[in-house]
Amino acid sequence: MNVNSLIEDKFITEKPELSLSRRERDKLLRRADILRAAEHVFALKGYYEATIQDIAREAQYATGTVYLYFKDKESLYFSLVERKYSDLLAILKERTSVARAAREKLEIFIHENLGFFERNQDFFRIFVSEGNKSQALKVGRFHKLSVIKQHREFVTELVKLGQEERLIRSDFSAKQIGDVLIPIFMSVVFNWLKEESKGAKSLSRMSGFILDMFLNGAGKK
Amino acid sequence: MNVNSLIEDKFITEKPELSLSRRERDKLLRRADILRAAEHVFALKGYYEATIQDIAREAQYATGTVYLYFKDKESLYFSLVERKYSDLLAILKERTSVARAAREKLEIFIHENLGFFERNQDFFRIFVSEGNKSQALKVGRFHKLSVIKQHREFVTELVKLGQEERLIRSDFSAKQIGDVLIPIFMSVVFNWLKEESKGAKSLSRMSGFILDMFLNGAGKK
DNA sequence: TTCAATTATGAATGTAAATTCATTAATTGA
DNA sequence: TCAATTAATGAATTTACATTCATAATTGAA
Repeated sequence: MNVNSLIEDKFITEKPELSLSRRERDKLLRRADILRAAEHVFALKGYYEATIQDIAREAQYATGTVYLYFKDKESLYFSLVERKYSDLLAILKERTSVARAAREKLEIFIHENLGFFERNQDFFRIFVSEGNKSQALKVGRFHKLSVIKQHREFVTELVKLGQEERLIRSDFSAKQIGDVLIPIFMSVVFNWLKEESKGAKSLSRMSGFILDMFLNGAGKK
Repeated sequence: MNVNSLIEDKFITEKPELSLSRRERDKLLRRADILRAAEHVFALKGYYEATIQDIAREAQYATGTVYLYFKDKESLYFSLVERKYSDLLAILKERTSVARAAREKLEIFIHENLGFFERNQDFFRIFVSEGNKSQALKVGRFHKLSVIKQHREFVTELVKLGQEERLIRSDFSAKQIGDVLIPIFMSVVFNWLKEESKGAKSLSRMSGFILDMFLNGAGKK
């Protein structure tokens, strides 16, 4: 996606001045290799049916090597989720910041978010098609992931702004309303992912539908 | 829930005149015992972490006994899903049929659906919180389950009726619009399931919010 | 009461992966 | 060039269940 995806964010972005030793850098690159492979395999098989061997093979490493870079399967998976969402958040923050009005911010938000899903459809297929769920899955922990909370909060803030500008009704809380936008959004993505006809229509074309539905509802005017 | 939940639907409802031998009836009751236990355990642990032993223990049977009544873990799980949804569908069909106008049908639909979720929250927690998903999970097959298709179709029909009555806009297809109602709905359920504060507010109180949001959207009038 | 048929039991079996670790290879700096 | 350090390997170990099955208990018809 972007450079931050290739190399561990925190190192690159937090301390860009301290350039790492080649060794360290190589290590991060190898880690990134494995993450890349994991992304692919998880997307293909889902969390439970993806095996560490699959991932290792895909990354052209031996099984054990994966454990040199990640504590276990679960933390490998979560590293992935965190990275994806933090990329997404970064994009959303950057792009929406160019707009002033809430309506425009919303448009950009929806559009960029869809675009990101479209570009990362393999990855999000796991989410949408398997698991933003489970408890067992540990995925209950999903919702506790700070990046995911942040995404939700971001939406809440947008709605709040919309309320201040009297674009959005205020008889319900921003959080409550935001929690309606996200699933409308997700359902469109979800249905899009299911369709074979994907080649034809682009996901980001659906922006208008989502915003319209969100703001105006299904009722006839 | 209802009697049909206790004893296998098809036997009871399809041939009520042929009363089964006690043996047969007992068998169905034992099967139902296991289903009941499975429902509880799956709800608690999710599909993957629920073990057959857990279920057997809960039902006060030995492990192997479960296999006398169900082919394997997966089919046990699907039996559950099918039964729940067919109960739900039956209720929805019956209750909405008393109304004539689309708007009223919609109200009833939402209200009854929420009520059902509320009464069956343990079960739906799996769905909502883990998995109407996965590929691996076989749960990809979820969406192919006839009961789930039927539920979706039911919503589409309601929307279609609404369009005919000019309650609902017609610039998008009934299916597309129906696919927005369901997730709005699910998100409310989902958020409700997460809250600790559940004791206080009843889920079915949320009916108004859902219908309002669905028909009027979040935009200020 | 008896015995065949039906059910239930839970230990044993099989399988599939996750994880570990002794061994080998590669890299580094002197 | 040569230890010494670091990394990679993949076979062996462990774990965790699902599923089976020989055995025991229960049932009911005669």
